[in-house]
Amino acid sequence: MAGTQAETGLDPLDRAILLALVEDASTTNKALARRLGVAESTCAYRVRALRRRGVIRGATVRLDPAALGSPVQAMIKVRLGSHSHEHVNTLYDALAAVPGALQVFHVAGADDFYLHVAAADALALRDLVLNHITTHRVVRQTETHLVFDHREGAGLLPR
Amino acid sequence: MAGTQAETGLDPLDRAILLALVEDASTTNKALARRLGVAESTCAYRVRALRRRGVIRGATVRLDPAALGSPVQAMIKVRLGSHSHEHVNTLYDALAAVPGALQVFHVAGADDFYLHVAAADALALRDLVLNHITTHRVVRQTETHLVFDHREGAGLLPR
DNA sequence: CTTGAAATTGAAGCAGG
DNA sequence: CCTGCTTCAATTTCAAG
Repeated sequence: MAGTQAETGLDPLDRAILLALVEDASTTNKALARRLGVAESTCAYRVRALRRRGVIRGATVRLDPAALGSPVQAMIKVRLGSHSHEHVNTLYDALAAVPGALQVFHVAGADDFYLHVAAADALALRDLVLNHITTHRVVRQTETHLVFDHREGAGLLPR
Repeated sequence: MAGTQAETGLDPLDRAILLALVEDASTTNKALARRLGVAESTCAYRVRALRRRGVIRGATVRLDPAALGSPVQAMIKVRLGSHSHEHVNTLYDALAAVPGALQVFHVAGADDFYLHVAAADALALRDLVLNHITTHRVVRQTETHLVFDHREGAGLLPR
């Protein structure tokens, strides 16, 4: 079974802490401790341990792309002509640096990269592809799919 | 031009705050104010305003899927047989609820959904597809692509 | 919108169980 | 590994520029 305590070293308290922090990372340690029924110092100790062990990699704020002027999202499949290690890594870096790039997936299959982007409108999306992706010689083909909607999933802390 | 102050109502201070909080949401308000050269109360006021206006949707912790026992990631393309509003919405909900589902994209094109998942190993991935995706009658076809690597992009707050 | 100072609240350190 | 207590630091509030 995946994600058990034996395999991950996470007990139910750790999981409850992670669940709460994924939902709202700005929960105070005090509130967290009270909700989970442990001492504040215990709760703080656990959170620090989770960070130290690398389970928690950091904290971010979730932004609304539309509120930032980019209400249009797309998934752009990028196919390469050459798959030399150097070409792949160079393009990977270039894709991650594209203005409006939200995430980049390096995947197996006919397409090499999936680039999730946000842009102001369809025209800006076209310009993004023409100015930052197809300009790379190693790119053989791109395919842009409009993203109607995007959700977070249940994640790895079921229950 | 996308993302200008006129269009988004965000001045340079707002952008600097967002940039800092995206990088590390656990930055204290005090440190943030000092770094940006404004009063603590001003900084706190701006952050509250950004939350109220919906630019900041919330805060989360970044977890390491591998540390949670799921080092294998995949992108699963899901194609439907019927595209009635009801079928699409029902499946959307079902995909988001799949254990290990990190994100779901509802996209335009031949494939209807891209499901980004994490699993313990290849076998768990197979079981995930067979038990939670192809079991839905409306699913006509799936295509699972291993995710070699996954990065965050430059985002919407260019320098 | 911004500010500084007061008042409240939360976090960190530590010795003991 | 967990806890309560003390000390220290951060956040919130607010009247005023």
